[in-house]
Amino acid sequence: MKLKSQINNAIKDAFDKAGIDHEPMSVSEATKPEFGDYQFNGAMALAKKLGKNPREIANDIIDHLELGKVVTKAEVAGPGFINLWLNPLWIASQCETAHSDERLGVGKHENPIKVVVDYSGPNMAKQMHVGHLRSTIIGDTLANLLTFLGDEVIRQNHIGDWGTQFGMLIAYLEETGTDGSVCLRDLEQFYKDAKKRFDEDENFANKAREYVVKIQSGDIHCLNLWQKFIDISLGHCEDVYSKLCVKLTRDDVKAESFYNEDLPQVIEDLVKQDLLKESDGAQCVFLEGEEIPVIVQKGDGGYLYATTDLAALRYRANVLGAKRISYVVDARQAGHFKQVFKVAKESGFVPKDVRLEHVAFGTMMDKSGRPFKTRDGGTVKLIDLLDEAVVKAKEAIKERENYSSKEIEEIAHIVGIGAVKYADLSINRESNYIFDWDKMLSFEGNTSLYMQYAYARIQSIFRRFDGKIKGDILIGDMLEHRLAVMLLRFEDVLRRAAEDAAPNQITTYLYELVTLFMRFYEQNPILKEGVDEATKMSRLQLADLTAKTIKQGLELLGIQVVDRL
RNA sequence: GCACUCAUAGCUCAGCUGGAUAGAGCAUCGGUUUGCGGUACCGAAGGUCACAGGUUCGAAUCCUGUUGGGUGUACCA
Repeated sequence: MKLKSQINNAIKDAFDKAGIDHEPMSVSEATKPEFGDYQFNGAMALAKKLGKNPREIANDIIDHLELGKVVTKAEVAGPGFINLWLNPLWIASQCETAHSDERLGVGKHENPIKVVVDYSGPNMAKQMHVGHLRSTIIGDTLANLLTFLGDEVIRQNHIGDWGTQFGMLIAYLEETGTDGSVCLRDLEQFYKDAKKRFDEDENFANKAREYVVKIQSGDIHCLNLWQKFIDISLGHCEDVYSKLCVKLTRDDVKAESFYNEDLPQVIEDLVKQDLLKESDGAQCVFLEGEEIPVIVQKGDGGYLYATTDLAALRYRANVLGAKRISYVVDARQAGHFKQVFKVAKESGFVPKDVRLEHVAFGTMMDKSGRPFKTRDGGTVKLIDLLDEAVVKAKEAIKERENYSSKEIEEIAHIVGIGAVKYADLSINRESNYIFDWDKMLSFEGNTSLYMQYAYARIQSIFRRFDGKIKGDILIGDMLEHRLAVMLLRFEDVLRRAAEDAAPNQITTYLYELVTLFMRFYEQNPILKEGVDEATKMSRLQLADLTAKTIKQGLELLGIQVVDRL
């Protein structure tokens, strides 16, 4: 449920009744439990406009505030804060509603839109490396989240399948004469070998360049080889996606080469708009206030990154009909996107009302704060990192229970991958992120393990209980009250996280929820002797709703839970 | 050089449209237990929010400048 807007409605109502002709600002969560559940700080802001003192205004609002159903108590504090307490009976009934609902009471957008989320985008010439991790999981989370909230999400995996390097690879494929599937098993090595030949042998390099031309001119033999290469390489990516529990499939692939045919048209249309200028032999768009132009066609006639992106943008806006297009790409490309978005809007390729956003993220660093590399300075393959995560997870959990060997494989996978993803998603995406195995695989603090542990602990309550839950939710003490309010905040949190494309808002919420639940559970026994039936039933429901919220929250992040841990 | 971005506790990070005494976790120190899963919970200590101005009733948050780090800077993607 949209908790905040319910309270805002009450305030708005009081404004109207008090004759205050202003749109009230939104309430916010109370900063401390002593200050109630929510607070309204708008009285101070209005003081100057209305020429009254803020406490007077606050009192005026309170006098006209309808107390009872939703808000049960309101107090003016300090210079003019209004502290609001929610009605425990109402909270309880709302939790019951959420508990009986598959979606936990989370509504869908009233006006759903089509959203394109562009993420992952691996290069087909190489294996996926750690540099692809953040884009892949942040993008997947955003896609999951918007889908859950009712938007029509179109995932787009803009794979790099075109360019000079493919000429090199195909030339090497020809030269070695080996069957593609064998020699491509280790794509990374194959690329390195080909690159070495390219750098060392002039004849080979020329041949590689010839192949580029051949592919581009549609030579059947070369295209077949190229296609085979892409298929195998994409297969590698799919292994990673499946291991990562990311929902990208082949249907979501819309490769760079898909836009090839449209590129001349892009140039032509820019000419029609009178946006193009030649500069040093290249075709450029000069934007106002920008130091450097956007080059859309090279001196030799070739097209660039920007050209393809323009083609992709207009395809997404006009053919797919997206109203929001989100690029989940490294922050270093901020300049590029700023310019390309500008050109897209100015040229009319993308209508003005379409929201174009660069969902930027920082670089992954090692524990000492340097860019994440292998010992010898190479890039870390993503698949190796994920395998290591599973091995480490096994180490972390093996002492806990008597797992069968099959169980431990499954659980270690869920725990290990979850740890890697959660650690990444739980920090503000824009800052650089320090990758630390020990921290992410800890049961303590804001980690996936702590969440999964809390979830498993609640499941164990239900294994012991083994009955049927009935009766009402009763809010008895302060911690129950706070837990219930926290549970009801779920939708507000998801909506804001979706709006800001900020997964860490979800993890922060989950961590607060779990912490609160642990405290509640410590203090409020459920199955112990002496707990009366009605209280037990009520607390079981709160526990169950908590578990379901954890599960749903983690699911949006692409992280699974286990019943035993 | 110019542009963008960041700077919060020893470390890793929260901090939403400006709001009350700036919050967590780790690490440190102390406490809770015949334990519904103690890898839990409670508490203590720890901050000039880089620095200096400004706007405001009110600034970690907005503006300007300074310092320090990162990134980008026309025919790669």
